Amino acid sequence: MRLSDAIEQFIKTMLTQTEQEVELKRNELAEYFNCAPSQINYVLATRFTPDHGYIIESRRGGGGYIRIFRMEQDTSEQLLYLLHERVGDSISALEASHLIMQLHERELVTPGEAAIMQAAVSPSALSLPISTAMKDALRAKILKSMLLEVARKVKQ
Amino acid sequence: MRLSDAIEQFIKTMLTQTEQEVELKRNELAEYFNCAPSQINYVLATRFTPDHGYIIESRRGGGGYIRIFRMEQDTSEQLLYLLHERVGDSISALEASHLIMQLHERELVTPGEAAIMQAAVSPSALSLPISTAMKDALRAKILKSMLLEVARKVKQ
DNA sequence: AATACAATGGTCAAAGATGGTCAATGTATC
DNA sequence: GATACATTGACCATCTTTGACCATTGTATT
Repeated sequence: MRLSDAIEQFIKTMLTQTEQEVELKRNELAEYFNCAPSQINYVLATRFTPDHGYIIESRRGGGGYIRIFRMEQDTSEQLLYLLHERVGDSISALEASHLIMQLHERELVTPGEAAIMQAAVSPSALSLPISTAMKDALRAKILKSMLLEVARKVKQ
Repeated sequence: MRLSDAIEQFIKTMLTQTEQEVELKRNELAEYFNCAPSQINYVLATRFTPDHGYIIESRRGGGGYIRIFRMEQDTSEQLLYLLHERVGDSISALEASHLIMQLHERELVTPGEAAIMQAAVSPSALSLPISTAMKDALRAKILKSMLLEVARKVKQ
């Protein structure tokens, strides 16, 4: 069996029905599997992305860690759809606004959160001397970043 | 748990709703935690700055001390200050992050709202091929836009 | 008063402890 | 053999902890 598959299984075993979050130390895990620490990053990058329904959070330095959160299935599907099909690499102000309204309607965010999201991607927030295309690309990045955060909260 | 986190918690426990000020002896605290005295300075410098909403006052020599005050400002005053003095036309990622944390600590925003705000101004959300100065300016716009939304809600 | 000494706290650079990135290389699959 | 996937290692970034040396203030001695 491939090393990467073994590491993937190991992590997924820790993420059970009840445990939707796991914290690990990169170096410890690497030592346990007797591989390069960067191998852990490879596994995370190829099997624990938002696309797969996971959110990663980490911290360097003494007492550093890597935390993996598993998104709820229906939530993750909804958000992945939003992330890929509707946001993509570029999104207009109007489309973004509609999308945020729908998040609210589906109760994935509170009214207050929706209002803040609207404010963050509003035309006035992004009034810069750049092309509309650049703005749409920027808006997509900001929106996706916020959506990932929403996803992280929903599972908790 | 990290030493620095433990010391941070220790101090924050002393700063309760009623106790907005605490006085401590650097050497005593260091001995209590069995660490280098300068570790106390590190904690203060990274977790009790004005950005975090604290003011430090200290005195050397015999009977020396370190006093920590938690800033207390009324809501509208606070938001105007944040909007104009602290954000301005440009703000770094770190400063923005501290500001949002403070909003959360003062309960002007919910944890979910704070997380979304953090996501909106995070380095990854603004990873564009533009200069740092441009990013800081953009971040300021986005943050101010969101703060206006928060202020609108608080007033109601 | 002036001086010495003790008692504090402050600074800063180095070392330690983690995790991240990326390009080179190896391996399996078509 | 070409292509995609896996593995490694060198180098980088960030956060924490410590220690040597410095600055300030209070107190005891002259």
